[in-house]
Amino acid sequence: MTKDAEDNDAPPNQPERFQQARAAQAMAILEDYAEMISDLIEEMGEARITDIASRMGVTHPTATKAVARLKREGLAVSRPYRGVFLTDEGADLAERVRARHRTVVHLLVAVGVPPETAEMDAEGLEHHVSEITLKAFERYLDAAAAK
Amino acid sequence: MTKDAEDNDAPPNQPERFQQARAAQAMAILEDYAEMISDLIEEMGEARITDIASRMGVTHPTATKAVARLKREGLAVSRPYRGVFLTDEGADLAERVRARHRTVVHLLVAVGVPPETAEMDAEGLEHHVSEITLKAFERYLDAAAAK
DNA sequence: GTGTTTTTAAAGCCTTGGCTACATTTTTGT
DNA sequence: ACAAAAATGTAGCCAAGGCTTTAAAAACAC
Ligand SMILES: [Mn+2]
Ligand SMILES: [Mn+2]
Ligand SMILES: [Mn+2]
Ligand SMILES: [Mn+2]
Repeated sequence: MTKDAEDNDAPPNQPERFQQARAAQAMAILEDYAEMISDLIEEMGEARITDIASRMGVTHPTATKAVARLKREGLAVSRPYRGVFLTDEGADLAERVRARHRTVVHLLVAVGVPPETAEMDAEGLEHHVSEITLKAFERYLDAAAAK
Repeated sequence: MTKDAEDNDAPPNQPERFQQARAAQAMAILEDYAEMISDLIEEMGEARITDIASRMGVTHPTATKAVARLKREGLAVSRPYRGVFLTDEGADLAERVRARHRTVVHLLVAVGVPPETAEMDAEGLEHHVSEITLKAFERYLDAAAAK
């Protein structure tokens, strides 16, 4: 236990953690909207601004702005006064997000979180689960299923 | 299976999930800065703007603004050109955040996430772990420790 | 003690993601 | 067909959280 070692308790990679958390946050809204639009299209054949806004708990101009950003990023398409649809890339993202969301909920329940709480928390948590962590969750759930 | 029933598969509490996730996000930065300031005070006796900025991975004007918000919210105090300190309320928050962060890391590791990844992901995840979920994590870890 | 370096402050710009208020278009009911 | 209602668009406001640039203060070296 040298002086070097004991001084070394301020990890130099700390900034990276925060930068990564901020990057994840920047994706979060895109991900939630993509998933939501996908849900709506599946349930009702199209995703209308009003329904998107209502389910996201925001006003319709806010939903409009989010959709504009999705379009700008190449994830969605729409024409004035018509519904919103996902590009292939957008649909792909939605599918990954949906699967990850489910896995997070399952893991939470598996470690003893009540289902409704798991569903609530997962909405925020999901965006910060890395690929590596997601894979670990899947392995854990598989192992638990195999009892 | 009436028309009414088949229409009814969109849970009405969905907006709440997103609203809660947004609320959690609004707290996230405050929490991280409080914890960081607490760390710095413990390690070096005071928290200087330069050090805060460097560890958070932001420029110093950004750190200054964050500290201004902490002060506005009654979590920190400081005078020009002097270090930043936490109020009782701020120190309290920092302590809870630190404990929660540790618990999240431990749980991730317990389900098979590599420690470094756990540390990275926890920085974002922690802010979306509700009290109920946190308690569930603690129970799970206790049970696992008792083997 | 003076000069240089480091730290902090201050001003101003940008994007995101909320909102309200108002205008326009589409849909619906009769 | 047309009036009323609903949906969508548009403009403009705000706060948060990034940034750069410039100025002032403090700390340090000599
Ligand atoms: Mn979400
Ligand atoms: Mn989700
Ligand atoms: Mn954090
Ligand atoms: Mn943390």
